[in-house]
Amino acid sequence: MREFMNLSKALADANRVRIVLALRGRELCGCQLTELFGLAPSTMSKHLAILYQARLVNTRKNGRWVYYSLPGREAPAAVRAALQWVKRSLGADAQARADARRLKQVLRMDPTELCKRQCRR
Amino acid sequence: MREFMNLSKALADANRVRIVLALRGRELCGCQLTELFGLAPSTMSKHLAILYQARLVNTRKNGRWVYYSLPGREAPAAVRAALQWVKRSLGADAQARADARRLKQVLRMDPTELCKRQCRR
DNA sequence: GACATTATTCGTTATTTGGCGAATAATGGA
DNA sequence: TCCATTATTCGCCAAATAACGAATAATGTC
Repeated sequence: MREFMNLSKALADANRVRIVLALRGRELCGCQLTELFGLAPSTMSKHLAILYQARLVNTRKNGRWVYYSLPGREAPAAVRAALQWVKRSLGADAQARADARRLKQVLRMDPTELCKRQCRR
Repeated sequence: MREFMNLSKALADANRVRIVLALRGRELCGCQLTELFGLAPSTMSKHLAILYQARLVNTRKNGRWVYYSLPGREAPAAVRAALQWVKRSLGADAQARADARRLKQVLRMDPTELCKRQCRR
């Protein structure tokens, strides 16, 4: 029950659900996610920590960057079931589509440009 | 997205998840659920309203009683997916089993006896 | 070593949430 | 009609949550 509640609470926030959807099929580093959703870095970090604690995302550290991705077959059954629920329910969601479009722009950005945007805040 | 968030927020509380699990295969009236979980009637009413708003439970009014049950095939796909997620993840959950045992006692209670217990609070 | 960049932790604030009791409906029986 | 019972609504309080900025770590570059 505790594990399930960790999952359901992690998915009870729209920003965290959007993060999960943005990670479909690719990994993204924290600064890209921060840029994508326009949140403060500290806020994004907290959301990612909650998702990580629920095992809904994996992390891979590479230099200064931490890359986040969705777990695959190796994940516990409960986690896989939760991710399936999200993907199936929101596969064609309008918000998710808009995020995907915006993500394309973010991915095209020069790292330096991205940094500048962060520093503006 | 809004509909999904209604569902995930409704399932982000342990008491509401337990209510859903208790309703597997039967309908229960509000006072039985109140007795089962030992919550104040007003608290239970609020939980049930949240579940109802998310379409996770149906209601049937009969005299003074309101009976709650899980929707079946007629429910929207998102609702069915959410219920499946709960049932599959927690089908054998320890807390759910304990609730089921306690529910047997509640169902054996005389309605009058049940009332007395309520009035004690 | 000094600096820039990414990420996290901490402290604060505003909002949401869950809980209760009192008051109010609504219904059925004496 | 009066009362008991079930359920809901309302107001209140405490706890949890989401957000931010400032401070701190960690890492790579000059």
